[in-house]
Amino acid sequence: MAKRKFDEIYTDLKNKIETQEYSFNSCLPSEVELTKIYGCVRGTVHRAVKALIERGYLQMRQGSRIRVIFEPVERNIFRVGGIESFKEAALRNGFTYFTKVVKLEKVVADEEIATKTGFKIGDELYDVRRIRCIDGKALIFDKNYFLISATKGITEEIAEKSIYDYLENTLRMKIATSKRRITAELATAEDKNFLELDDYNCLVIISGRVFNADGIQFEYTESRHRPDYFCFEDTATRHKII
Amino acid sequence: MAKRKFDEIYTDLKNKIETQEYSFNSCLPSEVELTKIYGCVRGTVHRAVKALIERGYLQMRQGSRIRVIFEPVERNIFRVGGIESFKEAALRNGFTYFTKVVKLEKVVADEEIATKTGFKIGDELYDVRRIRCIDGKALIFDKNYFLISATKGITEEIAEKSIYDYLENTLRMKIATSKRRITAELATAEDKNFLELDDYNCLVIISGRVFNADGIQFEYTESRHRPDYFCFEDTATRHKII
DNA sequence: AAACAAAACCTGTATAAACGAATTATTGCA
DNA sequence: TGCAATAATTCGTTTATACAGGTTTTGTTT
Repeated sequence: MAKRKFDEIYTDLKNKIETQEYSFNSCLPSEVELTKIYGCVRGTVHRAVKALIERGYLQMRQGSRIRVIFEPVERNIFRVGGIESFKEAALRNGFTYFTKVVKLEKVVADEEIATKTGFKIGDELYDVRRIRCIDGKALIFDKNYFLISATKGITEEIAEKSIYDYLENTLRMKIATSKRRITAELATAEDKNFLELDDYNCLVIISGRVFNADGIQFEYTESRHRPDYFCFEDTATRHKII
Repeated sequence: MAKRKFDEIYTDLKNKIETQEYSFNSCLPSEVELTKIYGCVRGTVHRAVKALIERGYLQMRQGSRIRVIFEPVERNIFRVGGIESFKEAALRNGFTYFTKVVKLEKVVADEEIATKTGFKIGDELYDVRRIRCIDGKALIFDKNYFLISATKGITEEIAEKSIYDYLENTLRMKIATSKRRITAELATAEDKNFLELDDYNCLVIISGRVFNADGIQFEYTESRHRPDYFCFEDTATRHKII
C-alpha cells in the first residue's frame, strides 16, 4: 500500500475527520496547503478529497474551501456496504453470528431461474441456501446461485464458513463488481419457516449479480432480511456526475 | 455544457452502451484509441470510464481492455436515485402522480425532533407531511422538516407542486449533498390511516439529511414507501476505494 | 458607513509526459 | 506442435503546468 498516494491521503483525512481533528462544519486547509502537508501534487489531493465527498465526509464548492459535513452516528443494526461476505459484514458490525446451510445442490438453470438470476438457460449452478443467525436469532435468509464452472468445489463446509474466502484465497478468483437492488416483499412460506419473523410480514431483499475480473457473472445473490435488522446507507450529490 | 469534456465522453459512452453499440461482454476501444475518437488526453477518458465503472456499466482490469457489463433491465417500480424531488422521480419513472398536503406548520425542534433530524434544539422548522399518489393509489407518505431560516416562504401550494423547485429557482439555493439511509419498519397508525397498505404491515423508509452548498443542513426527509412500490439500485466494487 | 470594483485566493478541468504493473500477443526454440 | 521467454499493449498512478470560473477579501470611492 505504499503505492496509491491518494489512498494514504484519503485514509488520513478520513481518520482526522472521524476523530474530529477536522470537526463538523469546519473547513479543511486549501488544496495547495494539503499538497505541502502530503508532499504531492494538487491533482492527487483533489482525487482523495473527491472520494471523501462521495462518501458524505466533505463538501466542496468552487471558489470556497472544503467543508467537513461528517458527524459520527450511532451504531447501526446491520449496515450494508461494498461487496462483502456475511462474515465480513458481521465482523464489521460487531455481532456474534452463526450460519446454517439448509441446502446445497447442483441445478441446471431453467427459464425461470435464468430470468431471475441473469445466468443462461442450461448453465450449471450451485443452489445454496443459508440461514444467518445473529445474536442467536435467525434473521437473514440467503439464497445464492453460483456458476459451477467458475466456482467448482463448493462444499457444505465451505458454505458454512465463507464462500468468498474460498473463491478468493483458494480459487484465486478476483471479484470485481456487484450490481445490487434493494426491494421489499411479503414473506413467503419458506421465509416464515426458516426465519424468526415475529410480527413482520415483509422482508427487505438485497439481490445482486456479482462479476469477477474476467467479466463473468459467477453469482446471483439474494439476501432476505428481517426489516428491523437491516440498514443501508448512501450519499447522493445533486446534478453532478462526479 | 461545452465545458466538462469528460462529461460528454461519459454521456456518449453511456448512450452507446445502452443502445448496445457497445454490447454486453464486448470490449471498448483502448483508452488511447478513445483519446483519438474524442480528441482529448488519456486522463480525461480515464475519468469518464471510471464514472461508468462506478455505475455498473463497465469493468476494468489493469493490462486488459475495458469490458461492458451493462445489460438493459426491465422498468422499475419506483427507482430511487440521486437527490431528486418526488416530482422528478415520478417523471423519470413515467408515472402519473398526485400530491396531497396533509400538514404544513411551524414547529420548534425539541430534543426528540433534534435527535431524529439532526437539527438543533430550538431550531424553527416547517413540518410538512404529504401523501404521494401514483396511478391513483396512495403509496408514499413523506414527512419532511425544513429549516425555516434557509427555506422561508414555503406554502401549501408550493408543497403541493414542488418544494425543490421553489428552493432552487425562487430562493436560488444550491443543493449539494444528501446522506440517506434505507430501513424498514412496522407501519404506524398514521401510515395505515394515510396509505393504502393492503396486506403489508411494514414500510420501507428512506430517511436523510440534505445540505446546501453553504454546508447548512436545511432538510430532514423521511419517505415511507409501500414495499412493492420501492426499488433502490446500487453498484458496489470490491476492495478499491475508487 | 455603505457600496462597488479590483485583487487575491480557491476549486474545476484539461493537457502533456513519464514510469509502473498487469495482461496479451509474438517470437524463437526444442 | 507445445512451451517458455520476450515484446507489445493496456491500464494505474503521479508529476507538472495552465487557464477558467467561482468566492472571499481588500481597498477605494461615494
